[in-house]
Amino acid sequence: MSDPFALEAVDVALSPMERFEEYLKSKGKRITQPRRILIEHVFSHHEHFDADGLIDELSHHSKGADRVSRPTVYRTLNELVESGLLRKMEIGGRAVYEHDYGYPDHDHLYCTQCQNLIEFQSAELRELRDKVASMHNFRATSHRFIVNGVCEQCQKKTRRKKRRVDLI
Amino acid sequence: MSDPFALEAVDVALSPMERFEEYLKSKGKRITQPRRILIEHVFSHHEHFDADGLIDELSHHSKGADRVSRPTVYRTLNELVESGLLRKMEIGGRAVYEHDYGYPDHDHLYCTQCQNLIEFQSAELRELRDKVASMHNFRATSHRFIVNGVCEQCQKKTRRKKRRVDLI
DNA sequence: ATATAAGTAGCAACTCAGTCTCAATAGAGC
DNA sequence: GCTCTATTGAGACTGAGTTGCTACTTATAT
Ligand SMILES: [Mn+2]
Ligand SMILES: [Mn+2]
Ligand SMILES: [Zn+2]
Ligand SMILES: [Zn+2]
Repeated sequence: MSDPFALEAVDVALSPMERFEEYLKSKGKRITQPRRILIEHVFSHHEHFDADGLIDELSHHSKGADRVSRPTVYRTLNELVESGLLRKMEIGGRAVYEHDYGYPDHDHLYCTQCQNLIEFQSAELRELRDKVASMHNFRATSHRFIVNGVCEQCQKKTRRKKRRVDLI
Repeated sequence: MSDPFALEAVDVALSPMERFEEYLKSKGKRITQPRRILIEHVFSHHEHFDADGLIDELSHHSKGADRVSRPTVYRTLNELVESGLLRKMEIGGRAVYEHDYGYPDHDHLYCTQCQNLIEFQSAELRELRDKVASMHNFRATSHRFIVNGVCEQCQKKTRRKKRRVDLI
């Protein structure tokens, strides 16, 4: 059941919280309760998530002390991207976030049926990118590569459905 | 002054208008004046454009006969994508369109300073994509690869500015 | 050509993600 | 603790894109 393609975390000197505090100080910003709550929540596990999910978890249903408002969720997400802790990508017109700090560079296969993002690493892709960039005297700083299609499970489901229909 | 990397058009049997008419008929849809105006306008030259630009050109400033309303611009853009005439991509949270029918597959370098999109073709990229997909038993149907960075002209501009500052 | 049926255009109202304003609050440093 | 300033949260706002509705086209059949 274990995923043979799962990516391994990268060793980093500072915890995400510590890195964020460093960033905030460098900008004359303050280490506040809402920022602490949000970063704690976000870095408790690796996954792809959006602002809406965080708002649900931290703003609506959450009561009392660990509550963070909608504007603050958005503001803090921007800071986390700005500070290099999170990476942002746009999928289907909506912003999706994931860990950047402490997590290896990778790209994604996007299943258009189940909306799952499958991660993969490719050194070749990076080389190709840099080659193309240098051919155009372009100074590349980052990239987004998303392959759209249908994942293994969804292919199986579809085939099963088809077979069932064929019987009629 | 001519771009050595410029992509060449692909030969196609039907004009975009004819292909669109074919698509519309197959869907029981009608060949209306607004749809004709819009597709005529869009396929008069190859460039990257957004809904807002079209609305400006066809809805606001345009008067009388060749006017198309905002909802119809959006509706028709969706049909053009659906029919395979246009390709849609999201850049910086907004939808950008370009010719798909009669134009070769390619990807983009995106200059974050002047917002220019530079096109390039790479057979290797396609191979790499299919290789990765098959490794994950993923059925790839399309992809979006955008390299962010700074284009040649913008690098020159920045260097000039830097030099000027150094003199102070 | 005329009638008829169905799809479509345009308007205005709406949705949804994300941002902004501003008064009240809470960090940081002394 | 006191002061100064950044930040929060509520709600208003924005901008891209969509939708409900009615009047109008378009396609097709007399
Ligand atoms: Mn990922
Ligand atoms: Mn292009
Ligand atoms: Zn799937
Ligand atoms: Zn540029």
